[in-house]
Amino acid sequence: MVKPYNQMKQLGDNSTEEKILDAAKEVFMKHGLYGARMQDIADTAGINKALLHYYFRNKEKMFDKVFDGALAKFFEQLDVFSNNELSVKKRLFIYIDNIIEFYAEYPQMSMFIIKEIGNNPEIFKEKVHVAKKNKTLRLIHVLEDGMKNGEIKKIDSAMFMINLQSLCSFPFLASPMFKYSLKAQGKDWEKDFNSEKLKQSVKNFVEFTLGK
Amino acid sequence: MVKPYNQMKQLGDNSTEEKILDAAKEVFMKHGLYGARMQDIADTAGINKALLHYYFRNKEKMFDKVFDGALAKFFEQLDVFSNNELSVKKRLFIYIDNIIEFYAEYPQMSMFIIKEIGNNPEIFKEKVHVAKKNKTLRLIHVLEDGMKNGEIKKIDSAMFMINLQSLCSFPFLASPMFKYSLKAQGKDWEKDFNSEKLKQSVKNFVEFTLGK
DNA sequence: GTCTATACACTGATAGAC
DNA sequence: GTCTATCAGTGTATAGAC
Repeated sequence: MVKPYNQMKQLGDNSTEEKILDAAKEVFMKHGLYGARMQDIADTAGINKALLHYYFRNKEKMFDKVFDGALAKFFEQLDVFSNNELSVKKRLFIYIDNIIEFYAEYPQMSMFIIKEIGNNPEIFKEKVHVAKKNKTLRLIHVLEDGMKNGEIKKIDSAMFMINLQSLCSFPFLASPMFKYSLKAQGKDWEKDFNSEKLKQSVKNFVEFTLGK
Repeated sequence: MVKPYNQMKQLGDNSTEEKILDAAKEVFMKHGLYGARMQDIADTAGINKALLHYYFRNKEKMFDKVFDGALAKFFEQLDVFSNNELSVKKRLFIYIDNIIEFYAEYPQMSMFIIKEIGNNPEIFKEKVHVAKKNKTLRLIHVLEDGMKNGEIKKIDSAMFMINLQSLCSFPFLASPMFKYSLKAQGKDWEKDFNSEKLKQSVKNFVEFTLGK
């Protein structure tokens, strides 16, 4: 605070706390709570290990901060379904655009969330409960209303949701695998895959499944 | 070997080595090489920690055994594409049946493989190279041949493969998440999802995408 | 606020009795 | 082959100087 100069640090606008959180996000997403190392986080943030404990008492509290942030952003994407002025399909298209851009920015987020949910179901249960209260996340209810008033075809709404999530998140999650398996078949991931192509592909799936 | 009795062990037909490998598979799949604990593996196998080192020198060698087995089973599913006597679509349908049954049995396998590939790209590169040599994995080439002779519609083969993999593996990988997000919306994962439903759903996608 | 030094628990690995 | 005991290395966390 009282430092008159700013040597050795390239990012003067980032506070130490923010740098730590960014580093923690990166490392926790890669290795999870269990596998992440405090030294790794400190190195990534470019600061000392002891400072981690100064800002966030201990490892678990630091992890909670990161996990809460990730989960909040994840649920935020579902807000669009509360907008009853748009058609069901329009809302789905907006959701597809948003969630794919979200995953493009945080490719490991879905794996991170899935993994930590699997390790700690009780914690997630409670957090979902809060998110549900505040945001009324209801993809499935929107679909079922749309089926009742004939706006879309009659489908298995749960399976549709599962398919939709699969198409949108898996490519980012599995990119290291696709990179190599495409290369082995004479294709190039960086060339053959991008977010816009994926968006179009998922929208085709929606059009086909829900009807014109 | 010279033990005349078999107290305390419920599975007499399983050798210690197999019990360790089963336990190791379970723990490594959950936590990865990094996060897995030898004590955890020993407890799961119901034996002592020292025995792990007796059978498999060290942690990494044990992990390699598990990872190699997983990868081999994974690539095995691609064999069907080498059978040129079947139509493209028939081969795809068989693949879908097989890979979904495979994931149903090893739900965490795809996450395990993806994660470890991400952590150790060089190792995977080499293993894929071997698998490629022995098994001629060519989903994409099969598709492109089918397009040339008019058997299927002209499509983006790389994106099709990505979509297909997404639909088949993500539901198993993300089941902890789906379990809670479905429950929050008044649905029940155990009731609304099963392998047969998923197979049909993916086949519908294939029919739609490749044409009748 | 940030660092160094260090306490203390845990983890992978080995030695040696049986 | 399987166990107990134990070591060296690493990990989280804290104390204290600046």
